[in-house]
Amino acid sequence: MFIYDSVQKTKLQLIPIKAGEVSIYVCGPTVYDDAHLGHARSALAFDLLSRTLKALGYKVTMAKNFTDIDDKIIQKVKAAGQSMPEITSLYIDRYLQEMAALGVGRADIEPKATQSLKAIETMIQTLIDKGFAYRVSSGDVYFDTSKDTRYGDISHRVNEDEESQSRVAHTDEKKNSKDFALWKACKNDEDICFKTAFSSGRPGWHIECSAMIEKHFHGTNEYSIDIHGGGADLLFPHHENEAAQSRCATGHELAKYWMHNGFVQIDGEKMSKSLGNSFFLKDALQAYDGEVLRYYLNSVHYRNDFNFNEEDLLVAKKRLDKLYRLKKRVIPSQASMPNTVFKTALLEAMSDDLNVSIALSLIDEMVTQNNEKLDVNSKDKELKKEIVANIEFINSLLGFGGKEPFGYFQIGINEILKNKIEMLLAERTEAKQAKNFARSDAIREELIAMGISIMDTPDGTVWERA
RNA sequence: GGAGCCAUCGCCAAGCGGUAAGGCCGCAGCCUGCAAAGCUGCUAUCCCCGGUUCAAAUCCGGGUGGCUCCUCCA
Repeated sequence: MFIYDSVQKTKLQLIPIKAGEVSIYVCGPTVYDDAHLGHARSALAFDLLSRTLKALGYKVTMAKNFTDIDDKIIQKVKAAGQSMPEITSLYIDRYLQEMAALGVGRADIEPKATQSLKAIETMIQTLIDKGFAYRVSSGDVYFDTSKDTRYGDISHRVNEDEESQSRVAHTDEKKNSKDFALWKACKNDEDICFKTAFSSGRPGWHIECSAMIEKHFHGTNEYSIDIHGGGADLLFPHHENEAAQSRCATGHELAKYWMHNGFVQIDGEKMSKSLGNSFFLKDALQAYDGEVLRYYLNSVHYRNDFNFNEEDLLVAKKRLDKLYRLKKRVIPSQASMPNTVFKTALLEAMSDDLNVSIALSLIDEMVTQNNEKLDVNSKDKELKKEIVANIEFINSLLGFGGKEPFGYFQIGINEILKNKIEMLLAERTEAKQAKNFARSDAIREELIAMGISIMDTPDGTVWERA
């Protein structure tokens, strides 16, 4: 398996710190709002990584956190008049539900900041004791970036004296402009506070991930985990800070490899709350099938930016449709073994830093070749079994193609409509047999107007939702 | 102001020094009562200018254009 390491900026062979096992930690969402397409893309990218590693025989342990203490959440609590647990559990549930609709598997460990306070406090105290962190009069605790000689190694940010250029407002009590809060003391009674030795308050954003990783993973004296993942925007400052805290607290590096996924853009611009162009996953799932969305969002390499657009989504659907039409032709057959050449090639493509484009092209070729074979001999039982097995393998590796194919083409059609379609088709078949083509074509027109396309096959007429 | 990423057929998108994958669209054909579906065939020298090399879309330098990070962010 080769993966692109965004710290070394090169593709590297994955050599896990424990042979045969891979530990992954991915930064999850801050749960104060609904998930958008960007969250989906990140989740999908690392889901693909996990599936590929498992297919290669690795034992994968994946952790994805929920940040459930945060300024934004506190704002929402005040505005909505609900408790913090009410708000966070609502969005966690929705997140998990929507990701499930995209076929994203659950992480093995799903830590929450609120459940990790002991680990957070311990790590901060360690940093204070070792002299890497300092408490100011307000009770806030900052990390002293000047004490970490390797600060900047992750994001390759040079130690420029950017005081004048920095857009960050400086707190007077900070020793260095880059120092960041490990702990924020309560400013007034309304704040959500947790008691610690240094002050009553709440953790900073960056410390959560470091503490959770130390709590749940026990790596080696070199690294805590194999792979740390997240969106490209987290590289700095979030991951830089995580790495610094962990390095200084534990004496070893946080992760052996760092992977970052590209953004989802809308009309060529990053999708973000501040730009007001967020596309919520729940709205996307309202309009499109989860499996199609999955196929589409995964169809561009995870490191590239992804420009979301409906036209391309429909192209993705067409490609998925082709796989399901092949499945229709072979469906009642039981799976035998997938074609070795196909399976090997598919795994090889995914092993190369998740080269999905190659994988999808291999699938398209497999579909075309087997359609051709079935055109020649539609009763080849062994071939059909192999095709079923191929599709099952695709489903396990890439997470699509698992549905019952006739049902796939009828998503969103209710029973009443279905009955009407069946009646019209029966009438059309009669008309056709009576050579009454005017009538049969009229029925076809009527169905097309209903959004139904039909196709005559040797086994009778089948229909699809257009 | 600083740092980085990207630029391949009408559109999406692989390629990681050895002579341009795949999909959509389009055209021609097979199949079909006609369609649809399926199949076959056809369609790019890689933003511009230099350089390195026997050989460059791929490496280096300089432009131009787009995006991102330096503030919460997937």
